[in-house]
Amino acid sequence: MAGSAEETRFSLQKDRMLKAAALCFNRKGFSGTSLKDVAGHLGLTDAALYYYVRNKEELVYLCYLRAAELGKAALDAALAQGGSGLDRVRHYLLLHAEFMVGDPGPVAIMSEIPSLKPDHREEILALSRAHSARFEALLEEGIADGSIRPCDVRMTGNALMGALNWIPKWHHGDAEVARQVIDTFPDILSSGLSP
Amino acid sequence: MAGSAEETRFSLQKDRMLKAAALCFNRKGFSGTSLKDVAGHLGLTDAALYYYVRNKEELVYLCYLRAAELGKAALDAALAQGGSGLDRVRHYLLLHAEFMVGDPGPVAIMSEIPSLKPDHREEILALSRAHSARFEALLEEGIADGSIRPCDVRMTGNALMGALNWIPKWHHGDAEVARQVIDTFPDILSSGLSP
DNA sequence: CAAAAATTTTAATGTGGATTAAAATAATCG
DNA sequence: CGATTATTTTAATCCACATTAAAATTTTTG
Repeated sequence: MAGSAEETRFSLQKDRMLKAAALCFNRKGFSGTSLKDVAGHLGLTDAALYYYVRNKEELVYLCYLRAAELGKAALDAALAQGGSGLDRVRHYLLLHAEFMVGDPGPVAIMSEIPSLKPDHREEILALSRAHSARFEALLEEGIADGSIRPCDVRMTGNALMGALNWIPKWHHGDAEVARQVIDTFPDILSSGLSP
Repeated sequence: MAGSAEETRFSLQKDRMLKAAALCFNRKGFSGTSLKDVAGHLGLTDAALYYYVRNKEELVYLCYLRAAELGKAALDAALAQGGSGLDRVRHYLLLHAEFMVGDPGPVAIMSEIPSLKPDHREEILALSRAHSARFEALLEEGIADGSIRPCDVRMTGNALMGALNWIPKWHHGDAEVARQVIDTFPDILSSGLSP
């Protein structure tokens, strides 16, 4: 139904682990969270995590990979949807806001890329750059079709992504707030784009 | 001229230290940066930092305090300026963007408040809350005077602050980019506020 | 220049936390 | 059930860092 691979016990536990890790990392940063912290959320011992992951670095890496996949999925869906450029931007903002506060659970903020091993870092950076580029291209489409006012798409993209990425800093799982985010964010962020 | 207290050698070095620390913390997080990292930027030994600060926690605390002061100063200046609510919001966004990328040097992102000691945490949180409240009040003034369209001021404030706070994640001191930020951000962020 | 104050370094200490290997427990399967 | 496989724990090891005290150096001052 929902997830990536088969629903084996292993992959289910691994998913739980990634969510717990994302929560901890968002709260206290990469170096600030111990494996004990993460394991505690799962009722396990720190050493048990090594059954699922080679080391701590791989844990962040997987969190970031998951975040990148969710972001890409949201953008894919928005692009597939059709409509004007602005329509699709709005749809993307909605989907992104939804998974930031919703069911997929804590999504890791990619704020500590320097902590990754060089090869992992390159991979995540490449995904991140590709995502930005696609989003900026979408903005340009909107400008071309007249639904979005001319603007610096790089800076506009940075501003919107920043607003979204910061959400976990003040949203702590409250369902009421989650609804507000979904209700208001797409509007707030896109209303400045109209010509 | 510029700074806080007298220009004694001590306070000058301490300022340099706080900027170096902010840079490191922004890059690698609180726990991720060692005192050796910070000291390295100053051509000093890690132990030397203890001459200026009681411990590592106080170092972040002072960084956050400095960030809060800069933010407050920007808001004060913007409020003093007069004009419609929207005008003052725009002015605040400009001032905030300016010090994020400009001369005051690296400003610490307040993203690891949990790392602070309880009393320091409360103090910083109080400052942060007060700042948000003042900004939201300004938004409400703008709504009242008709310069800003009705909106959820809490969420709007969160969105704008997020966009600003995220700047250090992708701005790494390039002067050209800095100019772009100052030129475009106030516009991008405020253009959605008009009725 | 000499003495006093300010600043920095050297050298030690201690602890938390990542990591590993071997042992123990739980789950699955014939 | 008994055996094989999957999962978790216990018990070490190791190291990077924060922190401290004492010594050395630099700066200031009279």
